[in-house]
Amino acid sequence: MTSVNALSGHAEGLRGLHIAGLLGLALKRLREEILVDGEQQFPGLRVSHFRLLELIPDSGARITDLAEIAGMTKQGLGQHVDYLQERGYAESERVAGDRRVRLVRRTAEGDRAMEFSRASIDRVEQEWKRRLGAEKFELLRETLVEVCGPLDEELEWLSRP
Amino acid sequence: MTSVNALSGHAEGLRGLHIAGLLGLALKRLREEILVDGEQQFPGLRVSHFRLLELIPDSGARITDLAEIAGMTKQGLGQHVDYLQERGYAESERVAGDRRVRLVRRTAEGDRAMEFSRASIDRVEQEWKRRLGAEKFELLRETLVEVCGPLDEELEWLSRP
DNA sequence: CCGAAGAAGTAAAGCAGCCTTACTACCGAG
DNA sequence: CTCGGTAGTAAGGCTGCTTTACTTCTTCGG
Repeated sequence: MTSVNALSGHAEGLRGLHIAGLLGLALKRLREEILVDGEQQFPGLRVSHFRLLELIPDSGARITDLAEIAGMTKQGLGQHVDYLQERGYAESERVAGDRRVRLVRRTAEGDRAMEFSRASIDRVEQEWKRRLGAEKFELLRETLVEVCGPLDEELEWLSRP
Repeated sequence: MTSVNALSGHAEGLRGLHIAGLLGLALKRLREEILVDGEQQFPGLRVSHFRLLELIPDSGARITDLAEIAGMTKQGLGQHVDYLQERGYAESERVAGDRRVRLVRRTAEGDRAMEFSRASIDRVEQEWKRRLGAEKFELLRETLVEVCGPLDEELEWLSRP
């Protein structure tokens, strides 16, 4: 009922989509808007890398911790870290006292990229706020929080923004 | 400002996330909720396959048309069709009069899967509506439409619900 | 102090869901 | 009948992950 076959929906446009479709589309739009220029200014960096850079605290972090925060495996995260390191956006060093641990930090260029990423997201948020009006925008955010809410328990945090 | 480092955000939970994070998380939650049981009841079917099944009109469609509707390449879509066909959820036949064309249809099992998928999405929509209240839910939908809106032009429709 | 348990990280492979490039087979217009 | 365009296919690549199977190092119990 709520969902309409896409072919028939073609006539009524977006309104024919169910929530799943709308959320997906909104996210896609947002990502497109966020990464205009980003990939030019920071060669090699893709969305997932900007995301990872934002997760690294200024004081650095262990791969294991980053993996937990990002909700993925250590190996997966390790690959991203290697990628960033090869391109000079991150660095890591073995920790004195526990030589298993690699402490990962952003480089200066990594800082720049992270700031760019945040600024981009802010820019798009402002744009959306302008388009929707502050009131609607806040309601959107709150509603999303409410929808996501009941599962803060498991810290499988931050899916794939 | 709007975005907060994830580690510090940990304390304040979801509210520390920017819109991108919230949208991603909401979508993830929704998909998880939708596909409870789905993969048991219809072995081999993943989210993308349910989505494709919904795109096939009852009268069948050509791969090229499905690809356009789904916003992906013919090859990509062709792979999905093959996958569905191997598992008995779809069938296809060359069309008399134009032997290049493969007309793709759902099988009876494919119909069942599609109905299941729609029912699941409806169920989750109802659940969300209950949780949010009808008013907020409608506002969410409308706001999402508004946000996605300005680009109905390009028919890159239906990202990846 | 030793040895076992377990944590940090790595290596290799695989998979989902796509895309690009490069075709073949076929149709329809002139 | 040829020429241009369309339907579909084949092969390979890429991203962003996962699983399984390690190695290396630390720590804790005895």
